[in-house]
Amino acid sequence: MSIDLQLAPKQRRAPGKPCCEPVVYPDTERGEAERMALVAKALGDPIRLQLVDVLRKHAGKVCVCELTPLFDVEQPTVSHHLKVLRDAGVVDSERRGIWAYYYVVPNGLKELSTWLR
Amino acid sequence: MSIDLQLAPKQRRAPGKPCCEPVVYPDTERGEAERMALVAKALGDPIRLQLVDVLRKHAGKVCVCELTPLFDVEQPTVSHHLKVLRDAGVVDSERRGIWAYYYVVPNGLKELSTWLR
DNA sequence: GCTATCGATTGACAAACACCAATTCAATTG
DNA sequence: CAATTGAATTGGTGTTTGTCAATCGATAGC
Repeated sequence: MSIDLQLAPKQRRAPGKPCCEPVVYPDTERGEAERMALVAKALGDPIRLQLVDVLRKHAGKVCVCELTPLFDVEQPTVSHHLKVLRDAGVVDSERRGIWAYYYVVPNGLKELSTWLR
Repeated sequence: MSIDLQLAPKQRRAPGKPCCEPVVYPDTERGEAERMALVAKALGDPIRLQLVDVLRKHAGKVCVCELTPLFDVEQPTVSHHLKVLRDAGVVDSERRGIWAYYYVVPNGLKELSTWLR
């Protein structure tokens, strides 16, 4: 993160001149912002946020068959939301026979959480 | 938040029976999830996340004309992103003459931040 | 009043998204 | 093997999103 920026006191400049000097863009931190935005985006849906909430409350692993009936959407939709969360590194899953168990990845939310203070 | 959920140990049930008892869905917390998801969604874009980052680092108010050159998009796009953040209650703005100054709303990120622990 | 500038708004477009019905895959039981 | 079940995938649809060019409203200086 950290974008450098000098906060010049604003005042009318000569016509033709731009209002402020162009500030160099440090894309060093672009990757960090993109990672955190990906996680935030994954949490940016009420169902996904509640899925994560349930998984976090139960420190163990939770069967998809227990998650599905919690929401007013069909099973493929829940499966889709879980995939989004998995792709964002927030949760992961494990198969046990016929069932799939999901759990929160230990540090999946850490970077964003820390940034948010 | 808090979705109640009994974690029954999984085992094969008789054919024809569903895998688990239907769990009542407590939509009491639906609003909370929707509010937080809205904020998370607003942070779910790298540019918006960096906009918030810049505004947070400078505790004061920052002119749009200083924010725009920081990103590789045109002015209307930055304006659009700022509107998304304002609609989510994350930032607010104030006009001073020709300029618009943006700042982070004190508790705009609090609920999500707390939930993320 | 005329002109230039900051920033918001509008309209358009392609890409991404949420959702479902239908299907497929994997594993388990009879 | 055949039937059944949990969960992922596919294909489709309607909606939302990110972006820009063009325009507009407001303010300030000439």
